[in-house]
Amino acid sequence: MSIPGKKGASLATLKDLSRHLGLSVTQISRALNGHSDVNEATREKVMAAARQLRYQPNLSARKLATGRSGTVGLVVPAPSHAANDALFVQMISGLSHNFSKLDVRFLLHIADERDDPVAVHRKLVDSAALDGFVVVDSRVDDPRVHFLQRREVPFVLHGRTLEAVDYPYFDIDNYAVGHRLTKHLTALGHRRIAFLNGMDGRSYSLARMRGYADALAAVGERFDPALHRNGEMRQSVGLVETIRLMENQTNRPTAFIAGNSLLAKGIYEALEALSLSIPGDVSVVAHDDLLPAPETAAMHPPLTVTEAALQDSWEPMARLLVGALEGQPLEALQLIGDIRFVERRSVGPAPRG
Amino acid sequence: MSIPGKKGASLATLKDLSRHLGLSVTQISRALNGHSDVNEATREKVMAAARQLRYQPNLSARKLATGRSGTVGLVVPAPSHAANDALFVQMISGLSHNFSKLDVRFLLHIADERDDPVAVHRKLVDSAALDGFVVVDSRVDDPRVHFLQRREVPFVLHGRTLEAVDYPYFDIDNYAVGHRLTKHLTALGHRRIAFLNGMDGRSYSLARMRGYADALAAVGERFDPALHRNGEMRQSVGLVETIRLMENQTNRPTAFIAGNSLLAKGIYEALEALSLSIPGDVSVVAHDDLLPAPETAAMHPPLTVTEAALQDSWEPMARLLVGALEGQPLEALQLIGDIRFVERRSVGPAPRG
DNA sequence: CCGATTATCCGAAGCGCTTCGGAAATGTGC
DNA sequence: GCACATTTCCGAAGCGCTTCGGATAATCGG
Repeated sequence: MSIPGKKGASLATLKDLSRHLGLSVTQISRALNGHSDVNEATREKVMAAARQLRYQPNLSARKLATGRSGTVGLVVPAPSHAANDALFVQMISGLSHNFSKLDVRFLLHIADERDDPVAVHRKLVDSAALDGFVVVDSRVDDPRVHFLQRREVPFVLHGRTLEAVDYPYFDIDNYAVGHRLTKHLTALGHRRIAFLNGMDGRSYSLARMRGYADALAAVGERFDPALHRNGEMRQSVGLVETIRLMENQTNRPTAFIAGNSLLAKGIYEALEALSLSIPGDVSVVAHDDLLPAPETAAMHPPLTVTEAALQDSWEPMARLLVGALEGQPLEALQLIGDIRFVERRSVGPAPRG
Repeated sequence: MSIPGKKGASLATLKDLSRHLGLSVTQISRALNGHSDVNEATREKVMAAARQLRYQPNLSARKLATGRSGTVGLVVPAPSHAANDALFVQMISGLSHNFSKLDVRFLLHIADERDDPVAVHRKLVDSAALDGFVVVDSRVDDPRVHFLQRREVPFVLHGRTLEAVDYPYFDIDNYAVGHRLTKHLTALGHRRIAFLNGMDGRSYSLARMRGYADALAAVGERFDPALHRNGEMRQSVGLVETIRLMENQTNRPTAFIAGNSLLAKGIYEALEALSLSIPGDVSVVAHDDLLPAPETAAMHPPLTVTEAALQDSWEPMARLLVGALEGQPLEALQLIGDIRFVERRSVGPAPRG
């Protein structure tokens, strides 16, 4: 491939523009970057010449001068299971697309399961390649967040680690999700309510569990660890956990809450296999991330859910990170997305014990 | 997020090491980069200090000095259909993972359908952010390739555009795929052989078609455009195209070749729906990329295929691109992966007309 | 008409790295 | 002991950009 270093049509630089226009490099730079002390007429000329010569600033040079490279990164493991592929694709596409709309480049690092996420971030930070990070799948006490905060590297978190936080994030009110779904069931008399929650240690799982526990407490019901399960949110998990929970003949749950629609699908499948009807024998509700499949409205019976499109996270995530890079105040960088409660046909009154 | 530009624990630079060791910056740089004119003892000391101070070269600075940033890019559209998600995830993961093993960063740009791929590449090239590109889904006359060649930007292509090419690529022998599968069928007396091929304009589709046409010609059969279809390689496409092809009562194909296993699945489904048996009434063969699903060995009947794991492309792709960046000779940068012919139970002799 | 403000502009330095050309120190042969 | 080669080191320049501080010219008030 050609002689290394010898570029074919070498790129236009500020110096080229300077020569071309008989202006100093300084003034060209200031003109292009919208500084105030440059005559409007010359700015026009500079802009025109820049377009004509196809000038693009050299990002490495700019990075060196300003400390900002215009590139952000995401470090994620590959999807653990094919069922999560769609989610992964949506996330990657959403982020890449929205960053490029903001003229920011998006660096993706698919991490090995084995290696320490903090080490990967550190390496990227130390090589000064990135201005900031997107952090997803947040943990209740997330080491990546600690690291980035300590090093004062901008980032935006998908989720939150605790209640009071001092970094940019986009999240939905997961406490409300857990609370709302539970309350909907308790209002109809349900007391033994199983909750197939998300992965252990994830902040959204914890928040939802708290909402669930508090809504139970409100009707005098104690949180029963035997009815709460953490795990991957896949259909097969919903299937086996439901069967396990229904095994117990003496004190079966009368209702299920699913962390997402895939789990709910598994619950439906299990109940069907056990010849239990929804909502006659068992009620089911779920949170729906509005992934392409499965569609909760098309299930039999249609599933009652709280819904919030995960897909809608990526635009704000990109916007918030760029805001952070631009030094916007923290208040403007913390966003909570809406959730909607959609009542359908999967819930009935608790059967009489 | 903090005062922009003011880094918390600011990174170690060559100057720091220089001060620390009482050596010139030059010598530190040469020591770290393995140049010959540095005493082994001092090199040791430098290495040790670098480790201790957690020195990481500033890639932007290096880029400015050498023209190489250690970052490569991929521009792709988002998967057009959920059926392709798995493939997409495999590709992205495989590339990212293999590049990071080679200590190269991987920039992903999910392109909008609407915007011109060449323009996107141009912008990335002009901003001097990338050393080279991975180019996938190659076309018979690929504008991206033309652009990159003209600008002398290193790249590696997945596939080939023509027979005689002068750039790095990884490909499989798609001509052989088409030829082998067809010949297997003609040897058993089949003459009316339908081919559900990949997307129009893709180089692999063309190569396979040529192999198919030549193998037909070898038994005196003319290529019949009515029996050859280009399209997306999805199950539903296989289904409808098969039904359409079998509609023609007078001159039905006695065998099908599928571009991949998804298409084959659709063919199976259609033939089953039409109450046609495999291989009694119709024979089927396919090329199998060994995607996680569907498994051609587990189909009923097990499918005769040529197989080549797409998954195995990404390691060589990464290696070849890095080789190109390092200026290795072209001969070392063109690789053709193996294909295996696996005979199973989906083919029988042509039924007597 | 003059000193002071304002609008435009520019030179030079510096970001962290590599590399060219040469300098200093060490070793070699006779 | 000297001319020479070899080994090991260093200063300075430069990659393309931003920015600080100051320069120049135009404008203004009185």
